[in-house]
Amino acid sequence: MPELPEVETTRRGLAPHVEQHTILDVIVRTPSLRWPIPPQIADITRGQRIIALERRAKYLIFRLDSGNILIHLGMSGSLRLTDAQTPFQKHDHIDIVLTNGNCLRLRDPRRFGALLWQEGEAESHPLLNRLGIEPLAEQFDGEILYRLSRCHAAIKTVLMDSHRVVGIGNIYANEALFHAGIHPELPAQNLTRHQTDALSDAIRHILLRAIDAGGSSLRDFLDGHGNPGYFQQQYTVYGRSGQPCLRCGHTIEHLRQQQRSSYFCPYCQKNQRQTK
DNA sequence: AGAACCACCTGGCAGC
DNA sequence: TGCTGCCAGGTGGTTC
Repeated sequence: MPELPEVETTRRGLAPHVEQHTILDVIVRTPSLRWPIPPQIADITRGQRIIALERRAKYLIFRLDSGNILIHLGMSGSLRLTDAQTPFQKHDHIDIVLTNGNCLRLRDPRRFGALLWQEGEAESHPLLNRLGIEPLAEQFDGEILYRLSRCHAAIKTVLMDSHRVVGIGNIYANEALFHAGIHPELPAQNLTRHQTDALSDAIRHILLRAIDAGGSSLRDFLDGHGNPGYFQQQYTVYGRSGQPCLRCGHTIEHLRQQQRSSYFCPYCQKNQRQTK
């Protein structure tokens, strides 16, 4: 599930239970997810205090005394609070056990996630130091998005390119384009400044609303059982092909871009390839 | 340099 | 019931 709002919801749910606490052990049951788990991760981090739990793009950053544990949840990962006595289940790959009895358990059926170690500054990690702008940063606005959009690629592709803007996955790219009334195949360089204003507003609005909705399920993190507690968002276009547009009633259509599903309303988002 | 495609992996579901 | 094939929220690396 994890797009930016889910990762941020996870961060907010976990932070009060891990910050200022000390790592007792790291138990690695699966030696490699997307990349190998650093073999010495337990020895390196044991006894270190978690100074802060932060987020950059979709990476969770556990800032320790001497470096950082970076966790990416991939397509199917979740990180939940439990205790070390709770039996692990299938796909529970890694436990971060704290001296206060809490245990952070990383579950990831598809194993597209990652756990990495970076000494010193987290941002110096090669996977982090070329990331684009945070869409919830104050500087993110229509002008920046306009500049990032000066290329031939489709606007949806640009939104999902983490070297330009981070954190916008397939679902929220679809939703934001619908709300801004922009066809997903429109070449990015064709967007007007007016459209990038509308689109940056839509992105910010949708992400913030999703984070608010995710916050309501935080109790599930504390219970430590059942589902991870990601909210079930009611999407406006995503996954609704064949159904009526909630704004105008026209039938939502589906297409594939970059091997990913796009959904759009042919009436509300009719500005397809307008200058070609 | 930029864009398109592939790869990684498991689970769930539709269709037969 | 059980098999097959397809689809899924990400993203770095390869190829063109």
